[in-house]
Amino acid sequence: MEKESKTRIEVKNDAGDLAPHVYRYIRDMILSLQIKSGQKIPEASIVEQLGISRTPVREALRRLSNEGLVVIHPRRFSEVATFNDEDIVQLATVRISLDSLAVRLAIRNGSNADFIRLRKIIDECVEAEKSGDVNERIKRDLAFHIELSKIGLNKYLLNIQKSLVLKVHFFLMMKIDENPSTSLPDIQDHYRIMDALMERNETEAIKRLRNHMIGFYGIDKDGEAGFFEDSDSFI
Amino acid sequence: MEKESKTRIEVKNDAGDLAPHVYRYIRDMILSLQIKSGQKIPEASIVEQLGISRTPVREALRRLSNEGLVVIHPRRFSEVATFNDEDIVQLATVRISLDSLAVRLAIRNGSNADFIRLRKIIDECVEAEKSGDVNERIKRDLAFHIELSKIGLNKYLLNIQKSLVLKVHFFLMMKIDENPSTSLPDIQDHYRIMDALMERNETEAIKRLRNHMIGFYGIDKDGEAGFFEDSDSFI
DNA sequence: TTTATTTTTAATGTATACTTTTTTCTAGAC
DNA sequence: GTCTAGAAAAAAGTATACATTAAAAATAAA
Repeated sequence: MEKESKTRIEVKNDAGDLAPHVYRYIRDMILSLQIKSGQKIPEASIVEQLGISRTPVREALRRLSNEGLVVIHPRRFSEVATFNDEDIVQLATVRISLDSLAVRLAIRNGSNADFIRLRKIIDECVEAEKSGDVNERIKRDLAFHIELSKIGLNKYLLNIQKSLVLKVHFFLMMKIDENPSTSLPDIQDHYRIMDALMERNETEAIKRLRNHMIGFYGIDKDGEAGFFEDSDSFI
Repeated sequence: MEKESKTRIEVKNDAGDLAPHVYRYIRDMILSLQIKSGQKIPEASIVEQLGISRTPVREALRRLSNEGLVVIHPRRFSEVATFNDEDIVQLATVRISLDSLAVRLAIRNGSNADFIRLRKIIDECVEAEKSGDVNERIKRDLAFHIELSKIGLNKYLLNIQKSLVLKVHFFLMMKIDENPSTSLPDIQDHYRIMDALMERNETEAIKRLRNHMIGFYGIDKDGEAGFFEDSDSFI
C-alpha cells in the first residue's frame, strides 16, 4: 500500500506523459529480471503497481512488443519474450554487419573528441566490472556499440542498433542469471578497436570488431557469421 | 453518411482486431499519397472516416510512428513524416549493408525453389512497369529485396528490412508525385543479381547489388554521403 | 493599427465503462 | 478418476467520458 501510493505520486509527477514512464518501468523490470522470459504481464498488474489506468499500460506494452522484448498474444495475454541461442546468433549476425558499417561511418564522421568520449565509456565499463555490478557492466559494454553508431551520424543505423542491443542486454542478463559464471564479452577488445579507430585504420578496426563479436557469440565458420571473414570487400 | 456506415461495417467484419486494420488504412493512405508529407493526421478524422473510436486509431498512429512514417508531437498532433535527400542516403547506406548480408544468407540458405520464387517477383515487377502501375511497380521492386531477406532465414534482418523498405516506398512515391518523370531503380539489375545468386556466386551477387543501389541512390563507395549534388540520375 | 492578455476551442492524454473472448471452475456423465 | 459441458470469472479489445494542454480567437490596452 505504502509503496503503491509512493510510486503513483512519482509517476504522476510529470503527468501528461505516462506512457513513456510505464514503458521504462516495464522494460527495466524485464532487464532486471524481475519478470522473466515467458512470464505473463497482465495489464492489471502494472495498473495496480503504478496506480494508473490501462491506457498508458497498453501503449507501453505495444511499444515493447514492437521492440521484441514482449510478445503480445491478441485477446489472450502479453508475456516477456524468450530468446534461444538461434535467436542470438541471428541477432549477432545482423549486429556484425551493422557494427562494421558503424565503424566505417565513425572513422569518416568521428572527431577525436568523439573517440575520447568513446574511450571513456570503455573505462566506465571496466570500472563497473571491477565493482561487480553486472547490470552496469553489460549496460556500458553495449553503450560502447551504441556510441559507435552515434558517431556515425546515421539515425536509422542508430535506431536499429538500439533495438538490437536492448534484446542482447536482456539475453545476457538472462544467461548470467541462469549461470552466474557465464563469461561476458572481453572489454579489452573494445580498447583494441578504439586504437584502430583513432588511427583511422578501418580495415583493422572492423577486423577486431568482428573477432570481438564472432568470438563471443561462438559463431563458427559453419554458422551464419562465417561469411564475415573475407568481407572487407563490401562498402 | 452512407459511406461512413459502409466503411464501418467493413471494418467491423473481423472486429476484435481493429488496430491492425486502422494501421493498414492509414499506412496505405500515406503510401498512396492521399495524405502527404507534413500533413496532419487528427485522430478525429480517422475516427470519423472509419466510424470507430479513438483507441485503435491512437494505437495505429503509435505503430506508424515507431516505423517512422508518422511523427507524433506529444499533446499537439501527428503528421506524416518528411524525408529529405539526406534521410534517404542514410536509409540506403544501411540498406546496402543489410542487403549484402541478405545475399550472403540467401546463398547459404536458399533453395533453387526460393530463387525461382524470387525471379517471379522480378517478372511481376516488369509486368507492373509495362502496365504503368507505378505503385505496384515500386511495391514489386521492393518486394524483391524483402524476399531476398526472407530467404536468408534471419527474422531480425527481415523485420529491419521491412521497416526500411516501407520508408523507401513512401519516398519513391513522393518523388514520382513531385516529378512524374523521376526514374526508378533499374529492374534489369535484379535479374543480374538473380543470375549471380543462382550460380551461388556471392562476390558477384553482392557487387551487382551494390552497384544497383549505389547507382540509384548516388552513394559513394564508402557508404557515406551521397552525391545528389552532381547526379541528375537521382530524381 | 499593433500588441498583449484573456477566453475559447480543439486536440491529445488519461480514466473508466462496456463488450467480447478466453480461461477457469464446477457439475454431471461415463 | 477423468472427461466433457456449461457457467462464472478474468482478461483484453473497444468505446466513451473526463482532464489537460496548446493553439486560435477574441478582446482590451497601448
